[in-house]
Amino acid sequence: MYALIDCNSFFASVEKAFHPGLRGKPVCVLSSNDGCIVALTPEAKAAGLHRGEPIFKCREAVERHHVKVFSTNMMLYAAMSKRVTGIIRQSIEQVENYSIDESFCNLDGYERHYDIEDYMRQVAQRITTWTDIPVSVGVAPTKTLAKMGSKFAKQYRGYRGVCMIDTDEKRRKALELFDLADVWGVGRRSLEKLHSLGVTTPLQFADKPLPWVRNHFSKPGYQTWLELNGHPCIDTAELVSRQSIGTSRTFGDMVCTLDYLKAAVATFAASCATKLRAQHSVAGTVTVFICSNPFRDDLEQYSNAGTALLHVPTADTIEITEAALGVLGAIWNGRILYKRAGVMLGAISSDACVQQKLFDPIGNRPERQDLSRTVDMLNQRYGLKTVSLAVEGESVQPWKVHCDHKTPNYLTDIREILTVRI
DNA sequence: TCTGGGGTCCTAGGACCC
DNA sequence: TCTGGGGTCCTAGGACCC
Repeated sequence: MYALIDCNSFFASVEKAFHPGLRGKPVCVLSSNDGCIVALTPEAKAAGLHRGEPIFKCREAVERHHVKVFSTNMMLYAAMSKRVTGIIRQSIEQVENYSIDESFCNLDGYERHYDIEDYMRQVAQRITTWTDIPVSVGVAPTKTLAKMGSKFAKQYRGYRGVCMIDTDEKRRKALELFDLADVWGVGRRSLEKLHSLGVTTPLQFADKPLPWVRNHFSKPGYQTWLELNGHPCIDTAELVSRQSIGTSRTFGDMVCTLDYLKAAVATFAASCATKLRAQHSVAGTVTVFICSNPFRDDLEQYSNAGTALLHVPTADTIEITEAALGVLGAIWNGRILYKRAGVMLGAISSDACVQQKLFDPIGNRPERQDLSRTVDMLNQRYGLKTVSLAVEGESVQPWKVHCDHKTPNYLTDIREILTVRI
């Protein structure tokens, strides 16, 4: 059996944990640049807000229902996520952190020593007691069914946090009641296709014969079908290192000058390089893209991208930034107001063995690696951007994202630690 | 006025090999 | 005149996830 432990409205719950006055109140968390709603509490949903909605379109509901709005603070959420998974790992041996707010647990063998439902309920209660984050748990023979279970557990209080789908009868009942659109692996396109084939519930899909499934779907659809029928086949084993690394942002204000665009692209390139070094990899390509604001049909539209090959695969901030700025120079068009840009690294491999070039323009690579390592250490110890390239520019620039409602980094920065008055 | 960011996997088709 | 068969690798685009 698998258990899926899912944190309810995770980002919003973290904010509530640090703002106890908000218990029972509507809370939502915005995307980067304070653009769209990305997380919201049931109270905020009841106030008529929806995930994905641009906040400026629902100002009225926000004011009328006194919804508390927060900017996103990923450092804080990541630190809290670590606490939650730490607690899970104390009770369960095989835990996979599937995402920042979800963990799969392999419960093989636990049935011999524990009542699984009780056991998982204890884990859930411990998480909520120690972190103030409410969680929902689904337990089932496959991951797809476990995810369904966790949604039922979230929806109906009667489950007291844990929904077990451990008999065929419960499985069929769950498949009958569950919303097809919410099945893990069924996206917008597959939903349309299933509807056009006359399938409207997960149960109808699960009951289709194998040849029908193979005829209409390829591997992903087939796997979902197997999982819904209780045959585990989806492997979500954690990836040790990423195959591509990117940093991109929608700008706070639109920019047109090349210097600001350079500063943005250099900042993104440095961020990519830092992530790359953290996973002990090197990259072989650097891609840069820039684009105008697609929502402004009164302005000239433009978007372009370009890729540079690195002579020797590298994780060096200076080299990667130089390559990125070279691409920017080639794709930049001076007539445009830009709203978004990004840098992506590809052809990623381990830094343990890198093919060298006989005529390498970088004379002393080990020395440059020491430099990067030192910069990383300084930035880790004294805060982000303690040391950076001059081309990244000053801290206040028009392209920097808006985040007007950001909670301090209570868990990761000693200068921002929570003050409690008694 | 204001509209997110970061990933993975799968497949089909083209280029190329013998 | 008649023009094969069996592979691999790479890439772009689609679909999906959080």
